Amino acid sequence: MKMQESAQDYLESILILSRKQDVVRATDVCNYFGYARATVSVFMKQLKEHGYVEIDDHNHITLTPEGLSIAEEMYERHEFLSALFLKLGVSEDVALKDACRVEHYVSAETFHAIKDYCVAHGIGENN
Amino acid sequence: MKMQESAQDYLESILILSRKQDVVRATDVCNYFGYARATVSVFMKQLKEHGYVEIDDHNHITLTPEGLSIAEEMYERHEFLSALFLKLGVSEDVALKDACRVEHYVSAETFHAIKDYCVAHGIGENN
DNA sequence: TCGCAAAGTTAGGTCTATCTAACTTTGTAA
DNA sequence: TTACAAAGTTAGATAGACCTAACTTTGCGA
Repeated sequence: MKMQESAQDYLESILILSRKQDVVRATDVCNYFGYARATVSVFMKQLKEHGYVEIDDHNHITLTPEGLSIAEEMYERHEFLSALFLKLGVSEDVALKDACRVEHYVSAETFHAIKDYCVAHGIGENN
Repeated sequence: MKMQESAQDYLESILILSRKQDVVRATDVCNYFGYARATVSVFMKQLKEHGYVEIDDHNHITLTPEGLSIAEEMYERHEFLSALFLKLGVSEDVALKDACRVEHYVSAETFHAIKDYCVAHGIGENN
């Protein structure tokens, strides 16, 4: 599995769900995205095979350290970019949607350059 | 055909090529992307069927007004974003690669918000 | 002007990520 | 404790975007 947009999205969704509830199951991920159960079932099996998640005998999904690291990276980008877009005057709907997509296509280098600029200019946190 | 990343890329490439040379043929697009002739041939037929390009009896490809408008939008984003990333200190390789991908995933609203900010703060043009 | 190389097309294949339908497993409420 | 609904799995289909192989068409140089 190449680590693509979709895998990153699944991992991020597991992180987000795990912060809202005790356990995360495939059906929660289905609801989160609106995907069919079969789609998530198959994808989870692949994520497990590649060492990004673990699934216990109650079908509770947890992120491995590797999966967690990717999920956290995506989540940080998501939070940061959506906050930035909002600051720039973008409407909430659009800011969230764009952040959700752009987060996968910015390299670490560019993301950090943007962040550094914002920190230096006090954008995205205090003012 | 949903107007997706790939179609936008093809249209943008035709615009870029048409500014560098007299005529644009499928083979030029092949070289531009490194795609197989068959791939481009099939895709051009679809672009033609959907009214984004015209192909004359010498196989010269031109953009229709609709195709041109998409191509110009993508091109503007590409130029603007890559210049912005460079200004922020991103290396040239990465800035170009990221601009190339991000340009497809930013809505018009967000793009213009970013541009407005940059104009207001003199980023990306003069300093 | 004709032969060959370049360009274009067609057919069929792959991979990713989705779907529906039909099935099995799990867990809980009566 | 069992029956039913929720959850999960499997199989097979679809769509987009790429590929190679094999074929046809075009156009240029000798």
